[in-house]
Amino acid sequence: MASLEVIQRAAVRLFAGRGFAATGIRELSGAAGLNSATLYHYAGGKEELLASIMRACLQALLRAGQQAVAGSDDPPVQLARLVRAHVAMESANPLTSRVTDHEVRSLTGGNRTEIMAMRDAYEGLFRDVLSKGRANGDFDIADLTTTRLAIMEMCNGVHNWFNPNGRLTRAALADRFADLACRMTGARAIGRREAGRPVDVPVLPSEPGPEPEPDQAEGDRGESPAAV
Amino acid sequence: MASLEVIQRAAVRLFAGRGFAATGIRELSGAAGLNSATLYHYAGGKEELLASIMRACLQALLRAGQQAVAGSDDPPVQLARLVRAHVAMESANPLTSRVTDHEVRSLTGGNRTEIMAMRDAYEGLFRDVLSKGRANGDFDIADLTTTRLAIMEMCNGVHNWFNPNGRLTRAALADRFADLACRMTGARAIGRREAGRPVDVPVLPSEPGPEPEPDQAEGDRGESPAAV
Amino acid sequence: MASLEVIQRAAVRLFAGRGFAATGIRELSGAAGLNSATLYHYAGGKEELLASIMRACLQALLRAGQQAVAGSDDPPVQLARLVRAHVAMESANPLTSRVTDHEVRSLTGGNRTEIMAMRDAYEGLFRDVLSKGRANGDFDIADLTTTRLAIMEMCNGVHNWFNPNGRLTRAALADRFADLACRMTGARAIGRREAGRPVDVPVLPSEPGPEPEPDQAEGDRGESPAAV
Amino acid sequence: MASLEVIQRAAVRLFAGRGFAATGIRELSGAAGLNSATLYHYAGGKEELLASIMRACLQALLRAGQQAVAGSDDPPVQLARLVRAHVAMESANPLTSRVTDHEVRSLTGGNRTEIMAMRDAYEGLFRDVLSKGRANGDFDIADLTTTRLAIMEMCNGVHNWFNPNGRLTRAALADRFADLACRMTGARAIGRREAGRPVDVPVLPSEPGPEPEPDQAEGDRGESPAAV
DNA sequence: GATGAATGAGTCTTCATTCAT
DNA sequence: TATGAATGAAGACTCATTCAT
Repeated sequence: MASLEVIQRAAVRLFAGRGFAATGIRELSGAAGLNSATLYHYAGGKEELLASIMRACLQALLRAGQQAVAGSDDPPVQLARLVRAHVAMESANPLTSRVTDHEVRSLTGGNRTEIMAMRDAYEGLFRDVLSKGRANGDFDIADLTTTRLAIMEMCNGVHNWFNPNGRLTRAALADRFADLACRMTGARAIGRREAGRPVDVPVLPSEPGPEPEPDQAEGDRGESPAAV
Repeated sequence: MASLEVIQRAAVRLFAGRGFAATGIRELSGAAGLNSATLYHYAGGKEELLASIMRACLQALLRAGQQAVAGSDDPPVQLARLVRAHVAMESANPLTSRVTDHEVRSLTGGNRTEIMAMRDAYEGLFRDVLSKGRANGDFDIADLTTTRLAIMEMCNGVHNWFNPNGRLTRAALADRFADLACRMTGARAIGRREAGRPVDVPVLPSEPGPEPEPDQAEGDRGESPAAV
Repeated sequence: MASLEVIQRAAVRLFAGRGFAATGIRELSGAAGLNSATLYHYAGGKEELLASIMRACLQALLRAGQQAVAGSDDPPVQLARLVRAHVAMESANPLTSRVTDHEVRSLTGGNRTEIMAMRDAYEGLFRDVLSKGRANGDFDIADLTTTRLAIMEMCNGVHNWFNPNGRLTRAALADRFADLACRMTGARAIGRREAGRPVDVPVLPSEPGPEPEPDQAEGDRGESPAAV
Repeated sequence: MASLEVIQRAAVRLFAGRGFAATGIRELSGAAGLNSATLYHYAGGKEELLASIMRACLQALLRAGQQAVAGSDDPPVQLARLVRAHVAMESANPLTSRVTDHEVRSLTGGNRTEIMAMRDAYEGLFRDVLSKGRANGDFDIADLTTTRLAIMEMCNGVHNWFNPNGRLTRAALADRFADLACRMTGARAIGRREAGRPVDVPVLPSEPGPEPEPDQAEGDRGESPAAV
């Protein structure tokens, strides 16, 4: 209920919809039920607001990625867990993810540097896993960079079309993407069982969502809130 | 050298860099070396300018996609050709493609409807090929929609990172992506030979590119202008 | 001293002088001693500003007209009182009246509809009085509509030439016009005595006037602030 | 069919509708079916165009007024003829009259001086007639200026409401106004017979009118094109 | 005679932000 | 903590006009 979170929620909804540059500070404060000057008190300005949202998103993503990788030493398993975690983040926070992915260019100076560094660190996780797995012979990859980028863009795409009330559950979606990633790398299929307990992924305070649904990535059998 | 093309080129460069909303009409006309009123004379306004760019891009993409599909009756071959054509378009027109992909939300009214319809028609090509190939037994696909979206996002990602002066040629890139798509669908690999003569893909008049390089998708041996 | 009134005053002066369309928002805010953005804060925009001025003017006019009619049941007396009230309004607020009379065409949508409805309601007062008086035999009128329009245009004309520092007082002017209206309708002359206490007419907050002179329609002996 | 007249016709229609300042040169040339540069060739610019329209209108009005006055030495007859002529001009050229009456303020420099001088000359006709008639004892007028202005505003009002397809013919309208003017001045009634042959009044080339109807002020018995 | 191109100055309006209260 | 007031700069767009063709 804290004001900053109310603001962030409104901001994410609007930034995801119209884009950062096309969103006015008055629309924003209006949507949050505040005076525009009050917004400055809590959020410190339009760009600071964006940066705080992206920072939190990337922190959570990075943390989830690190946990995913830490759960195993086997590159195929690591990759499957990494992809599952990423899809879980995207599907739990589609709007925040979209903003984080699209609006790096709207940051300036230190904010931009900082955010890009986090993004690069996250990408490093994929690079390392793929690289090690190819060296191991676990993966059959013609070009490392191309494959890494293809996998990442595929995963990032989720926030463009994911519908929390859609046909597939978030867990099923993660299954599908893990499988695709294994195929792309020529790895053996890593099923949900072999991947182990999924990484814990938060619903960010900035994510508007009708109801702040608890993470359901684990143990759900596909009957209820569906995706795609 | 026609004025409209000069304007479109400047527009694509700026729209791709800062986004449509963050680009001022004065920056735009300045970059095109024109008075801002002259820009209106030729381009009819900011949104009209964007729409004309996107329209041309999607027309070319749709045409390329239709040619790709028309070249064979075999779904795996069709898919490989479709992906190759898409990657060719993206790599020949990375900035225009980025704008076309990102700025649908900046359109209003009839422009938006029109552009979305073209985009949907293009997506239909992928849907049809995947669907037929799965029915045929050519593809091993768990969920059609997810796979289709994954492939398309992966391909669309190219405009986010492709560097015309990079390591891989555009043709090599197309090879890599065709292979990835085959793997994702569980199809047999369709090499460059089997895919046949690649679809002709234009460098759009709106694409700024350092040099308006002729299309090299075919018959290139990978040594010169490199990608990624 | 409230800012909106300062703005309205400047607006009326300029709109009356150059017309609404020919008056720039920068001239306007300059004349009011404000930044142009501040003008929007208070007045909500150029057309809204115009509408607020006209609304207030027509409200006062309508109210004065209703009081005039309510003061008697005798059509000649009602007409004389109506004309006196109208002339009083015009002479107390010549600039505001001019704007209100001339700029209906500059309004759009709901503002226009609203203002036209008020103007029609006011005209109805004249129509009813003339119609009843003719039926009574109090008036000798060949064509009702023509006579009504002639009287109203004659009265509206006051704002085109009235000079608060001129030769005639506002009260004397009202005498003259009441007499003319009686003649035009073939009614017996209704002197100031028979017409009774004149209707109270405000100097509108939008009226610039050198000095915000109190209404002197009653009991003035003609020596001081003169008209025409 | 001459181009200048086509332009003037379009201009009068637009100026009467939206006002001079609110009418763009491109709307104007568009309505005339010309390129905007061509308009400059024929009309010499926006203000020149307005001035030429007003000049012609005031010339015709002045000429008609002079003829009216010249037709008799009897002030009541002169007044009746003057009013008839004025109403005839207004009803034959309502749009041009409106423009001429409203847009003096849009002129600058020499154009303004010239037009105002013509208007003043025309007003002088009324002033002289009223003044002489009052000295004669033909008129019963309390205040010369007031009465003159009232009569003139009443007559000018015609262009605000006259409808060529309305209920009254133009001749009947002239009758009504002549009668009203006689009443206002306390003169004996001057019927159509006594007033004699009405002054010839042109339909100006600038007047748009559905059909360039010939002047019907004389001898028409009210059956066909009706007014008010 | 007629026009497309071109422009500098202008249009109204909204921007993100600050600050006194 | 919260906000109405205030603003300089910028937003997209239109203006009347000129001129080479």
